[in-house]
Amino acid sequence: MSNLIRDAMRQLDELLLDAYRAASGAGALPPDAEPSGVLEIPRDPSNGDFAATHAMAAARAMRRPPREIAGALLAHIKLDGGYFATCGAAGAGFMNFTLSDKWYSDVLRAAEEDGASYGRSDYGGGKRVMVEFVSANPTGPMTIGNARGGVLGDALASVLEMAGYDVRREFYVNDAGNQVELFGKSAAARYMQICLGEDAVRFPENGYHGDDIRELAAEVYGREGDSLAALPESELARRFVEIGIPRNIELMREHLERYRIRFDEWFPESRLHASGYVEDTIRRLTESGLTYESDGALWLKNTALGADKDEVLRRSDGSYTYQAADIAYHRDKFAERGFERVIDVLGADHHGHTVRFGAMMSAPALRSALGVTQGELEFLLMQMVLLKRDGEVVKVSKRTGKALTLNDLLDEISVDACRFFFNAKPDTHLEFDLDLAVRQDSENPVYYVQYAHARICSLIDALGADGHCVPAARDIDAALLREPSERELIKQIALLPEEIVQAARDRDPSRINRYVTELAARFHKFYGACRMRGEREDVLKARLKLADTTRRVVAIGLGVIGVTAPERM
RNA sequence: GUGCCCGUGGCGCAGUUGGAUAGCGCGUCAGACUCCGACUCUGAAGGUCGCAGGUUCGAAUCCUGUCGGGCAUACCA
Repeated sequence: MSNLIRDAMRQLDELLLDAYRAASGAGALPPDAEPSGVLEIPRDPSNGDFAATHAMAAARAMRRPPREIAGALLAHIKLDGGYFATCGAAGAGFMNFTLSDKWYSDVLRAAEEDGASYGRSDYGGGKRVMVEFVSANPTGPMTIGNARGGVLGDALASVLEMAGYDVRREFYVNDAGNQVELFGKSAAARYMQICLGEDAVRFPENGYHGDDIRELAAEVYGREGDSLAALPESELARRFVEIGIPRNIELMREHLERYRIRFDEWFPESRLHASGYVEDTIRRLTESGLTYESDGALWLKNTALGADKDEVLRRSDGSYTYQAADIAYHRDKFAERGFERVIDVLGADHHGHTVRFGAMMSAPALRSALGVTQGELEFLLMQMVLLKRDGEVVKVSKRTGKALTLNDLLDEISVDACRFFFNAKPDTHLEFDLDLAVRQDSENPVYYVQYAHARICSLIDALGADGHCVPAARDIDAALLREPSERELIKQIALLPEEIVQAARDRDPSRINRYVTELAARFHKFYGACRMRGEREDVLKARLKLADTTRRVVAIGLGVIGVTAPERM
């Protein structure tokens, strides 16, 4: 549970405060003007390991030039024995600090002590969070878009767990409603086409054209012949729903398992309908005066709740809309199951919905009508995946049946590459170049990171054969690790807990991709610059410890995003 | 029309509670293996951060306007 970056910053804050007190006590700076500022890690290492902006920020209040303030503070700062070795004023008034041997040593010790839980923290304070993601319609196979949502949701959940949240992963199964009906009708039509001929049966408008529907119909025909053809159309469609939907759900489960995603809960929409929970929810809204009837339908007074337009809850034919079920579903998340935070991962094409729905779910009137007393809803929107084939963008559509499915994709490229590749920043379009991705030996950056891990493993084996074991952190002298490449590597190792916290805070698990890539890069650089075999025993030991620590941190980082860390490649 | 998201070297992207000379990968060019894995490393070229104003010690980052692209605006989910 250690975080040496934060520890160093905390210490630096105190040092600066003490320095100010000493300086103002000595009359070098005005009293009652305690400076505050930002502590940051400078981009350029020649500006030190940490920089403070306090002097610039205090310039106005103190009516002194920033450099003079910095000089006064630094003249009174006491660094001895702590995490900082040197300090100096630079630029417009920055105060720059370099880290001490003790800090570097403590990083390696902390990583060792924390073991497999290095990187974890209690930032989230055990708050109960649900991440709902994928939630693909069970009307067909999952698409590339689901592949992206799956990775993002799963990695986000992992990041939140590492950051100390109590996390549940949930898949909302839309096994009710119009799309499911359309699925049944589509399959029924395919079946009848087999019985009576393609041209004799009209295919439903907006029906599902996918091959999986034809296969389902053919399979049923193979088993039952045309014995079902006499059934009324609606009954036949219902039969296909009963057969096809559970099967599709099972397939999704299998494919997601293959993708290394497991949900704590598969929550069926149909349960909300069957238990009367939707009905009860809508009744509460009506009793609270939040609805009205028009044209035979029941409408939610959505505009009164902060949205841009009203919405239908119950259609004129008596059936409930998706909105109605979704309100009930989220009422269940907050009021019945007590989640303090719910994050829905959705495609950006749902953003119109999220704006309205988010406004509704935070509206006091609606919350009190539903008995929701706590909990906040947020959305993680991800932009579309653009498939590129032969340099051309191909649009994905479940309707036309021309989508490349998640499972197809996994037949062609490794789960590791897939997960790494899709874990990109959610708010930009992702270009997925199929021609590149289908190559097993592609230049995907995941190999770069995994290679670092494998390389360290064989390095440790090789040195082990020479009788060198990885030493304990207390048995090495970290002061021997003073090459720039060594220090840059240790600093990157120290950054993991902070990266996890930031990824959790920003709901951006793609930070971890960048983190492990940078970690691997720094290792490769270290590896090129520093040798072990043939070096002095104590130097060899220190470097071996550094390499082994790197290995473990690479594995932890890759683990967070669901990518394996192979010992050999 | 209205709302949301995105415009950063040839391509793909980091960098947003405002910080120092705007970074990285791919590609291009030039180098490095009798060596703990060359699936690696080193160096170079390449930018008025879409454009125009504004805010201030300081702006890729904040504000306003504008242009370009995407998405959404169903008794679909």
